[in-house]
Amino acid sequence: MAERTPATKRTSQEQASEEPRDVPHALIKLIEDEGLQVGDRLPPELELVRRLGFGRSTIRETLKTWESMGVVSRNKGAGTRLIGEMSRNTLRVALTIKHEAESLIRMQQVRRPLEIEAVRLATRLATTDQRRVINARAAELIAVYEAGEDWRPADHRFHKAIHAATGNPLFEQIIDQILKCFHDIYETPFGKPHLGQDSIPLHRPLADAVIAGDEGRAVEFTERIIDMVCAETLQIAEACND
Amino acid sequence: MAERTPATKRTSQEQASEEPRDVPHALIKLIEDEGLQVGDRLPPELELVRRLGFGRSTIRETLKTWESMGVVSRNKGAGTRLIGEMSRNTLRVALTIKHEAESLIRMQQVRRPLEIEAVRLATRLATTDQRRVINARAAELIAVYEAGEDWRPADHRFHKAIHAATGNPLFEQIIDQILKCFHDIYETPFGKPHLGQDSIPLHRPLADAVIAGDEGRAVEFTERIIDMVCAETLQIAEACND
DNA sequence: TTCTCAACTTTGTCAGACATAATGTTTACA
DNA sequence: TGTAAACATTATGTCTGACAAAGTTGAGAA
Repeated sequence: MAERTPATKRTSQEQASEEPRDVPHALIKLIEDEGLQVGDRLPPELELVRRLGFGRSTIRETLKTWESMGVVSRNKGAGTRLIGEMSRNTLRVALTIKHEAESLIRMQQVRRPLEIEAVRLATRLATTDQRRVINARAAELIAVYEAGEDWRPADHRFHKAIHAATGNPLFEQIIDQILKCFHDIYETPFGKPHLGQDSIPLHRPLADAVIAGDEGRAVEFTERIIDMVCAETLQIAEACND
Repeated sequence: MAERTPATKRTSQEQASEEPRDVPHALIKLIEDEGLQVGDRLPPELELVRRLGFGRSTIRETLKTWESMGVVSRNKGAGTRLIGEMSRNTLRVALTIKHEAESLIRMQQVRRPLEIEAVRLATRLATTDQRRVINARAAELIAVYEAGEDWRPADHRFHKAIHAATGNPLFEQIIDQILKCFHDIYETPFGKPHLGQDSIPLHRPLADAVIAGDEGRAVEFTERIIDMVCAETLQIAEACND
């Protein structure tokens, strides 16, 4: 992904260890050495230039790539923050999704079994703390919903709590990426902000079932929720093909 | 992913159409206008600078990201080639997977519901032709297996035929990426080539069930196949943690 | 014809400058 | 004193120009 022999100068204190001389590895080493966690801020670019010994554009190319992979988020004035895990042994793969009305349906079709399996695992494996968090998130979601405010962030946090309880970060990653992609396509052109509105009340009994460890009911509610979203998506896609 | 107001100059011939002024869109437009196909070469960076009206580093950041997503390949002296589809309506998302023994289990855990849903959809939706292909692939797989040869390519083709029958390319894409990632981790360090060997005979009745449209039996065989692979994976991962 | 070598092309890297947006701080006013 | 506007600071976004490095191409010699 990067070149082997970029740097012409080096701080001359650590050339003994055989580290590959490319920006990604240097960045990962810095993150590990510094003990940076998800949510922490990376040093500003100019400091990275100084400390890593690469040019600014070279470092920026890597950071931009990481941003597109959802590893960091970058903002003018605010800096670069870690928003995903990135360690020495992280592999990166990419999917392509066609940007069409039909893709909306396809994405939900893929999301469906993943979300159901996530709920199944969460019901079975969640710790007491995780069940408590799920309960709190559900209460928050219902409260926001009944107040008539924008419930989508709360909805996202609720599902995230369930994904976390599976103990398998891949579920959250894949579903998150699918949803991100979905909203990229959905929100801008079609402008309908309230997809899945009617499914929100179902989240309370879903949370209860997960907390109680009732796998059958948890799966059932998840299916009903996703199917409602699927139905609405189908409707929108059909309306698009007129 | 990109900024809105980058270019200070413009060729002044096409500012009427409301195209978003960012590098990815400009590049995609160029690819479509030029009719570039997979395998073709993109214009050199300096020509892109001239034609798109962005700075070289800005364009490079996008091309580098595309390279990491497998859309283009770049080589000194040789230029940039399209190696994956990228059109106006192609979105790309990336996943990061940790390179650990435990990841092997996690990947199978995610693959499981996807593969089951894919079989379910294929059983329901496959055309006559697609059922014929599935049958042929199953016969091929069994033949290769009984001949004692390397059955993995045939296995891959068989599952691909099922994914194709779902009518949703996302299944194939995601599962393929997961498997690719899996083998990246699995083959090299652990060197066990025959994961899932015992599950091959089950593929014949699975194919029959799909072709007959028997959803219940198709799902059942899929579960048995994946669970065998999961069990073997678990065994390997545990052996690794000694 | 085939091999070698030089010239060319193209990407990789670095440096410096300014633009832009978010944040932090101070000051002025009620 | 509390709040809000104005300013200064910080950090990323972009552009330009220059050189390095590696692959490609073509001309000339054996």
